[in-house]
Amino acid sequence: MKKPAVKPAEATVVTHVSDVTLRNFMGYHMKRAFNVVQTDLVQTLKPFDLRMLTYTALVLIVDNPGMRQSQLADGMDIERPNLVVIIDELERRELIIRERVPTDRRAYALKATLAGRQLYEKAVAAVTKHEALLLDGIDDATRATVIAALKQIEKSPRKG
Amino acid sequence: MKKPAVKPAEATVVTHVSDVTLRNFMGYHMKRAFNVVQTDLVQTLKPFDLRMLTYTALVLIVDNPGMRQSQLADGMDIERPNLVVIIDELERRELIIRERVPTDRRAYALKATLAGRQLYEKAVAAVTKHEALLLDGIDDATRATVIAALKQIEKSPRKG
DNA sequence: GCAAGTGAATATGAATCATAACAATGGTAG
DNA sequence: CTACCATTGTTATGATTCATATTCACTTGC
Repeated sequence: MKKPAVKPAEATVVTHVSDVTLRNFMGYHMKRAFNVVQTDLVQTLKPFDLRMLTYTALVLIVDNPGMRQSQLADGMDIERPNLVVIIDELERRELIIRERVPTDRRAYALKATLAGRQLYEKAVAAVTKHEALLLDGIDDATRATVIAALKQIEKSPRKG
Repeated sequence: MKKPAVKPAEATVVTHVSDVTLRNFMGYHMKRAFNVVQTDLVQTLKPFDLRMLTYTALVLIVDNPGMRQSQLADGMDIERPNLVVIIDELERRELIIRERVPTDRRAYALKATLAGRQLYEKAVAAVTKHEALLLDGIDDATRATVIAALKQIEKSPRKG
């Protein structure tokens, strides 16, 4: 079974960079598209002084009051030590608090403060608005298809 | 216009982490799915001693013989200084060569060696195979739809 | 009560990415 | 031809993200 074999341009001067081979991979498309989304997200969050990780942590804490740090690390797919600095920052800014769990004095129950919930509301609204612009030309049926496909990839065997 | 407002679980003990708010964002799905793809890619490339960046660089150089480092950096969406170490590594392993351009002695023409082209063939075949497994349950029409949507997001205004 | 396991923190290192500054070369305005 | 500026690749440096190993406090199982 012979491959179509990408025909390289003659070894003269490259005028336009070809990525035909990489374009055969879904992963390449995902990375490029996500780069755009992420760049936009970073810009969107900048006014709130949030980065992607602090934003994600804040949202999950607001949605899951009382959760433990290890649960949050699991949910964010990062290691526990890396979460510490994120929680530190959110706590220093008084957006969340670490509350001792009486039944297990090793653990902290993470809870958002009023300021945290207010920032959450503003940030989520901003991100929602920006993403709407980014997905402007894509109809709802297509969006649903894409999300379903991405979910399926995410659930693929070799996850955690 | 009242939002449906995520109802947070009572501030007792969190049993299951809810990411309902984040699930409203396409970017969140993209990141999670891409994490899976990337993890698989890293594993797939490990036997060839390639990382995502060295793999991408090798593929682009094989497909575009004679290209300049600045062109490659542009194509990979990374800064020129960061490309240097990648090219250094590929050259040290004799997968590519830096060839002086007679007409512009500032620049290098990047070319793959025979060993580079052979590794390219093996690596691309392996990645193709692994991605096929990852996309197993997704039919061709859906794949095409997803790729078209990702391309559209990628081409979105605020690119570079 | 003691051993083993768990939650969190600290220290440390690797990998990726950005910026500033530089040397060498090329292009161009005068 | 010269002076100036842009470009190519490089070095040095720092920020961010992520992983591992270790330690400490505490809980749980025997």
